Amino acid sequence: MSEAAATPPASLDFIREMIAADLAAGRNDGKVVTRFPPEPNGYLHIGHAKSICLNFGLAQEHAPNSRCHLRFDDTNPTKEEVEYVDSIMADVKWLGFDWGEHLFYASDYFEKLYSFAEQLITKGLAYVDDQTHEEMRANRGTLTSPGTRSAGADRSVKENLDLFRRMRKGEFKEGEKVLRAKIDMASPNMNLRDPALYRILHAHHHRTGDAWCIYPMYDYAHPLSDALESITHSLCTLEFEHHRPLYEWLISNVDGLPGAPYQREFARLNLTYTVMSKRKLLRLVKDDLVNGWDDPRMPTISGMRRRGITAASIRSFCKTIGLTKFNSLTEIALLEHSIREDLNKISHRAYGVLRPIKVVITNYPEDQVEHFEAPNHPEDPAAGTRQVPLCREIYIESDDFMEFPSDGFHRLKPGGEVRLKFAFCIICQEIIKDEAGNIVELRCTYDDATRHGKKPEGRTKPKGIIHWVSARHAVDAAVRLYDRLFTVETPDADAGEDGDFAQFLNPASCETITNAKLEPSLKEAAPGTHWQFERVAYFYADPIDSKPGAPVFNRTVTLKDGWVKK
RNA sequence: UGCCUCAUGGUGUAAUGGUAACACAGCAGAUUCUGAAUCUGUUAUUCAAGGUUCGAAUCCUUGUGAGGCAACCA
Repeated sequence: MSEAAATPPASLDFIREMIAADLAAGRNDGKVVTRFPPEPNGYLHIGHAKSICLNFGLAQEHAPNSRCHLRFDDTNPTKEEVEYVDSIMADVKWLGFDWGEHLFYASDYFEKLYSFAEQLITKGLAYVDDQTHEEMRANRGTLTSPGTRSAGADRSVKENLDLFRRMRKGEFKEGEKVLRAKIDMASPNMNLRDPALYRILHAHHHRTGDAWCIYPMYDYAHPLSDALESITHSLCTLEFEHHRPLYEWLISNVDGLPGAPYQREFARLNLTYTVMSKRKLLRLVKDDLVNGWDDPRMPTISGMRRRGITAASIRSFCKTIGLTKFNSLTEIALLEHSIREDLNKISHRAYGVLRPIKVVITNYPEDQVEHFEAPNHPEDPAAGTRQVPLCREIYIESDDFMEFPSDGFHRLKPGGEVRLKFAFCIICQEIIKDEAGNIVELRCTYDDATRHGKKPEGRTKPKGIIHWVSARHAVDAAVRLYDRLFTVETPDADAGEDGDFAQFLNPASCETITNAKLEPSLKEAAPGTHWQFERVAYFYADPIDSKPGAPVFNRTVTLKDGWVKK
């Protein structure tokens, strides 16, 4: 864990201020106990990372008296799978956080939660309702008119208890009965209009198997699970704001709870050119619009990891975006900045030509090979150097040559001179084209006096410095160029209520280049390593598709391009 | 035609009644064997109208705009 991640931001956000006030007032024995409570019904995404960094970050900031629990909110067996449990744990760990002993499942509390429900029934605060789903909805009222209480609400405690026990025994079909809290059918907050606490689900649960056929609702299970774990601060996103009174109702009406947590809400992350809801991400996966949850174009943690984005840059991004109640839309550029900042520090440099044109250095001896020493990192001598071979024929990037150069273009052009980085300067003498008029080869001459950055007296230094790969030594490799998944900033909003966000999928979001020419040292690039192909982009040796001696590279993010074509 | 929450440059945030600041993006320059990085400079901000106050981004009122709420989802 980096030190940076454990350091709170310079100025406190509203959550940290509240916690500081609690600490100052001596509440909770000076402890901060948080939790990250995903439902295992999908893969974690960058939005979850915000919550993970907050909750685990808080525990780190208040170490050693504090902790953060990982709790699976597995109260709906129809949507949850073990695959998701496993991926969530892997992602949280990869992000650099550790729940230690504190791994929990809401399903571990089913028995306790059940007894709390009997307690509420006994107190006259909950009842079994046998209205149909439709009747319940109709009787709940609307946003502007109060609801009406079901006749069943007047049943005796004894009768309710009996019915609830029979629900548990499996005497009823799904939808036949539901346990409801008795609160206020006229509340302006719809969540308080006798919310459902338990429903019947004859479903197999990934952990409890067939032990239960009634399952607690989120609104019921969540506050009580928090309390059972002695959570002090239950932090969630804004859409749960109206659930807070219900959360508090449960905490204050259930006796025998070890803790008294409170809930606070913050704005979820929205990123341009991205969709974030699990439902939509699931759709992308199920409809094969992407290659699975870990497709490098996905905003999932696993997708970002596979793209080559580091955990450190995700953490640093989460720090930059801050924490407020404002419903913001963060530019993807902010994320890219965090990624480049980290990758610039850790990536070794190498030469890779994505779209090659052949250059023949006509005055270079046919059978000669020489090696040039190149530093692996321009700002870190400790990274060492490597030898890059060169011979008479090389490849350069086709973008680095313009037959009819635009203003300000200072790479290779007819009659013009550029430096081959770390080698020498060449001058373009001739363009060879095929019958269709496509440029197939460039004939250049080199100047021996310009080796190793030298500039002969009286000569102007060429502004252009380009990368190159020796043709005889080049390694052919597959390189995937990833771009944003969507063509519009807000695919959700642009699609509207009935529209389909998938219409905005970027058809060019993944381009695979099979014949990129790489310098030979890249042949042995270990899967899972980060590289900067100089002047091109940051790349990641794909940990799954790379084979020994045949790496496959994913473009993580391009380098900033300060040259605006005139 | 309800209730709740929110509103600071293009974007994200800070300023907690006392000089509106930081980062990203943009632009300009320096530097550079990466048109990168680095460094310097720079453009641009308090939703509106009233009120309280010596003084308001901050407190109050009203308005406007945005988001959320009527699963036996979480």
